[in-house]
Amino acid sequence: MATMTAAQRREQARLDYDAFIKGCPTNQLLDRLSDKWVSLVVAALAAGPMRYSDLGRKIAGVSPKMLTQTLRSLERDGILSREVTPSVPVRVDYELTPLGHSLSLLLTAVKDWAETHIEQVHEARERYDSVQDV
Amino acid sequence: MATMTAAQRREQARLDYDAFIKGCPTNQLLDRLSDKWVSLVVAALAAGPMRYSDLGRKIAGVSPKMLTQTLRSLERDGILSREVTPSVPVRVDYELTPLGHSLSLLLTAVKDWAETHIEQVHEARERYDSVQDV
DNA sequence: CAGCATCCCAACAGATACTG
DNA sequence: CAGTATCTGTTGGGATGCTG
Repeated sequence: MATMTAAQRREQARLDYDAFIKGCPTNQLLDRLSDKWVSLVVAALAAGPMRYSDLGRKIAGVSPKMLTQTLRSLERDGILSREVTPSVPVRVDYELTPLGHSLSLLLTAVKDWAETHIEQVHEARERYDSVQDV
Repeated sequence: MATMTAAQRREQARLDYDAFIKGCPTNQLLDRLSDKWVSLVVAALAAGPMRYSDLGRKIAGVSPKMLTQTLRSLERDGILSREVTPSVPVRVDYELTPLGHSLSLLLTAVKDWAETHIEQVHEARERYDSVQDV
């Protein structure tokens, strides 16, 4: 069928695109950074190793589920390492890998940009919002 | 009541934290970058101005709604400018502002990091997944 | 202490159809 | 052409209760 609806064309494009996205390193990384807790965990661990419950306390408001989930995915990606000490009670330490430290440098770059330009963004927003008028 | 459940304590912490997050430039920026379409729009416009429908075609798989939503929020943040030419039919051009170009530089940095390190991430994943055994 | 299994709900992406 | 309005499905985050 040579005739497709706009929706079908978009759908097809979406499929192609998803494949493209999946293979795109930049997008993979952005997906990772986009996670609310990831940057916080990395930032927390940048200062040094921490235990599970320490992280839970340092990163206020995180539920055990999300903390575990975040830590697992970061461990899988080789961003941090997980070390279990089979004492009673058990003790688990998390620590950034060299790759994780490298990532924290990138976060620093993002932070620098944010601090340098966020003011302009705020000004732009105020300008924009003040025209939402009448 | 001096006694709070763990959930209540977390809830309180979450409220405090949300306030903190709201004021944190880095997190604001990450929120922005985290948006799936934002980076694509910025990347598309980095090459030069584009019309609405051109963007819709270039960024495959995006629905009109998401495209508009993304463009509006980026306009509000001063990342891009929107210029309406009241012809018939109407014509709308989008273009990165200097701030937007500055942001695209940051995206380039992210891209560079991704391309340099994504391989390590993939290796880590394979290693991790191969231990998901027994 | 560290973490998993389960349920639940809100938020949001996307499809669709219509308008200036 | 460049959107807007509305509806719906999916996802993801959180609460809760239990285990090694």
